[in-house]
Amino acid sequence: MSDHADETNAAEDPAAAAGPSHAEGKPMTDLERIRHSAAHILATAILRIWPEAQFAAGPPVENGFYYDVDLPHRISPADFERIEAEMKKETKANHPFQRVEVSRDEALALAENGALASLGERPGTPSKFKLDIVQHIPEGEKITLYKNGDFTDLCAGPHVGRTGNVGAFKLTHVSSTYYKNDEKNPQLQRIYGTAFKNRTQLDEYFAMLEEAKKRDHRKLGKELELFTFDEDVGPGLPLWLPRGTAIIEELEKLAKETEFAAGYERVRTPNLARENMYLTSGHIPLYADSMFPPMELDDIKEKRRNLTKEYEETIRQQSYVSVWEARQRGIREEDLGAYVDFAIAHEIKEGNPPFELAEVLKRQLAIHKELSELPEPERYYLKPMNCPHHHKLFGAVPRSYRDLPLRLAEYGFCHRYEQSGELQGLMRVRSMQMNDAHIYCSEAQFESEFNAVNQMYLNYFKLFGFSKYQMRFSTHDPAKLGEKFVDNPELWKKTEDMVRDVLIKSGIPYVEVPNEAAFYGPKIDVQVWSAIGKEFTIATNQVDFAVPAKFGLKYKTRDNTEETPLCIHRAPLGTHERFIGFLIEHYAGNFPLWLSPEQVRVLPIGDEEPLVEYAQAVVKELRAEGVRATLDAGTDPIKAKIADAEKMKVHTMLVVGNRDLEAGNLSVRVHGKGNLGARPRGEVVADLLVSIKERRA
RNA sequence: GCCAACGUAGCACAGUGGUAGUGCAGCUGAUUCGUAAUCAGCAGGUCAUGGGUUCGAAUCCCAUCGUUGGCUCCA
Repeated sequence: MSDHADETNAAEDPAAAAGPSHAEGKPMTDLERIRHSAAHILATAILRIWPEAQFAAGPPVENGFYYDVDLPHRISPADFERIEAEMKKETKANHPFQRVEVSRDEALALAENGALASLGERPGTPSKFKLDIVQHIPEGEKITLYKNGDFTDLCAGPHVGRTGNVGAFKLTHVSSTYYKNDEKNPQLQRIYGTAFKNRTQLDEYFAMLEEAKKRDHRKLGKELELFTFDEDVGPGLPLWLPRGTAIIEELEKLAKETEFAAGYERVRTPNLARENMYLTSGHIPLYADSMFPPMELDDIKEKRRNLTKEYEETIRQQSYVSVWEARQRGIREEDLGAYVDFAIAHEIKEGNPPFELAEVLKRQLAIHKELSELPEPERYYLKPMNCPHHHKLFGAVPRSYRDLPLRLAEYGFCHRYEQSGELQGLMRVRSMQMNDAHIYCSEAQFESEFNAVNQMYLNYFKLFGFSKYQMRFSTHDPAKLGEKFVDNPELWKKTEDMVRDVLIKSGIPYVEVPNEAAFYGPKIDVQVWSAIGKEFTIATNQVDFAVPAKFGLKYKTRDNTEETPLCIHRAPLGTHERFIGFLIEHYAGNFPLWLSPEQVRVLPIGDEEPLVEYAQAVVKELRAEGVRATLDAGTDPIKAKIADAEKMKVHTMLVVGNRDLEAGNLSVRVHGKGNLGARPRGEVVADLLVSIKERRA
């Protein structure tokens, strides 16, 4: 079943091809077999409750399985208990999974009789999706059914031996999907669940999910007062609180230092630009769906509106006059419409309209002329990317090969109109600050520039301790040239070959995915995995062979000819929004000292004057060195002050009591490590400064 | 954008047709303390918004906005 479905999908749908491994002919793992079998058991259970259910595909997926079902009843989590009880009966019964090979005709006949993904024949109601799937199985390929108890499904398998081998399962959520992911197809309910060999593993999985919830950047962001969203500001538009801003500024400092050392130059550009620039860049034809609608500067808006209204009025009058005219000529009522359309066209053509109509038409013509002569309103768009602005900067000064590679860097603010359903905390937002830079270089320089960028990623990953990452090399789909990708097949091929060569030579592990390139060229997305196994595309590195030419960018070569530069778009730290979202989950909010929003909090034991003065002096000294240090001068007992600081995950707490005051010490307590004991003030301060400077983990 | 669920004080939650509650945070006062929570008092809500049903709505219905989980899309 699902496997056939996936195979038919795979040819036209890259997402399916990139999906579960079995779709690419790799054998299923044991766990995948269990989950795939659980999908059949789910279908069995649903059919016992709703015999009219029609099933489409039910593969194992990363954390479980699903089955897509068409059913008038809307399944909700409230139904899960009932369905699970039926599933339990099926696993208790411990039916064998029987594989049956059938001919194409037999499979078609069964599907026609409604006997596929079914508990038996359902005369008059064919198994419509299974029928479609059978019809798409390539000629010559074996067609198999799998049966468990009364349930028979079209399925390539494999399965576990008996239903009882699915040791533990649980339904998790319902969502919707289109059959074969195509919105022209019927919408199906997708029932998700997970399954394991035994109860212990299932419990462990849910315990892991609970842990993951505690690390969720949305939860921690709220608790640690890093950022907030506000309905009045708008969805997907994060507001950075001071603590979150501290992290942003540390990252910018890191990027600026790194890029400066690597020969980048910093630039600044505004957040919007005129329509014309985005027509040139190709954003409006190819990327407009992801852009905020334009702002129109229109000082003759009133005039335009009035003229338009008047124009519409003449159209009404015109048909009114024509109808009157037609009646005069005795045209039958039912033919009026056709006559009027014809007559107007004819009489205008003949240059001989009746007087009243002539007047109306004359006026209409005049208004039309006036309208068309009005200047178009000026349109400004919020920038979705920094590249066009940077191209303008490249073009602002005559360039020679001596200027290349020219690396223009900017932490630019970009705005993209992401679909409302896509927004997710900081991970998908509509306003983002990008660690952007554009490297303009010659073809000969491409390889070394590209490798230098890759090296920069790897250094960052080491600094943050990202151990699991992968490069995704995204290429274009020739079928979508001119629609999703700039229409220049030769350059696509040339550039993609060039990038592939460099990737292979550099030895960095990568996977290639078709149809996911940027509209202007192939790209390499860098995927990283958080400590709890969540995967994100965090950084990107794209080659642009198209847009510099559209902007007419040129440089003088050594032999005094003109060349168009290549452009590498790169953002190793991605956007602040997603990167910090990821860091929050990666560190579970326990940031290393250098990134910590509140690096040091000094906690006097009590509020006696000399103690507080000592504490204040320590804070002042640290702040003078740029350390984010604060003082808790309240009257709470020290235990309460510590609890407060620990709750906010303050990195280092410096407890000062009379003992410390007398000895000139600071008692150091580090979040997550507890009390580390008292040491001389100077030593403690020096250590803090070194740790921050070296960005120690 | 589509499907579904959800929206009660700053936060976490209780309240399913009959007077809006609890804990933490906040404020005020007392407490002067050595490594994760001292005590007491006070204040805080148009129950997301707008309509409807009802004698009566946080509770039932509709719409809108937002959030969450998926689909599609992406840094």
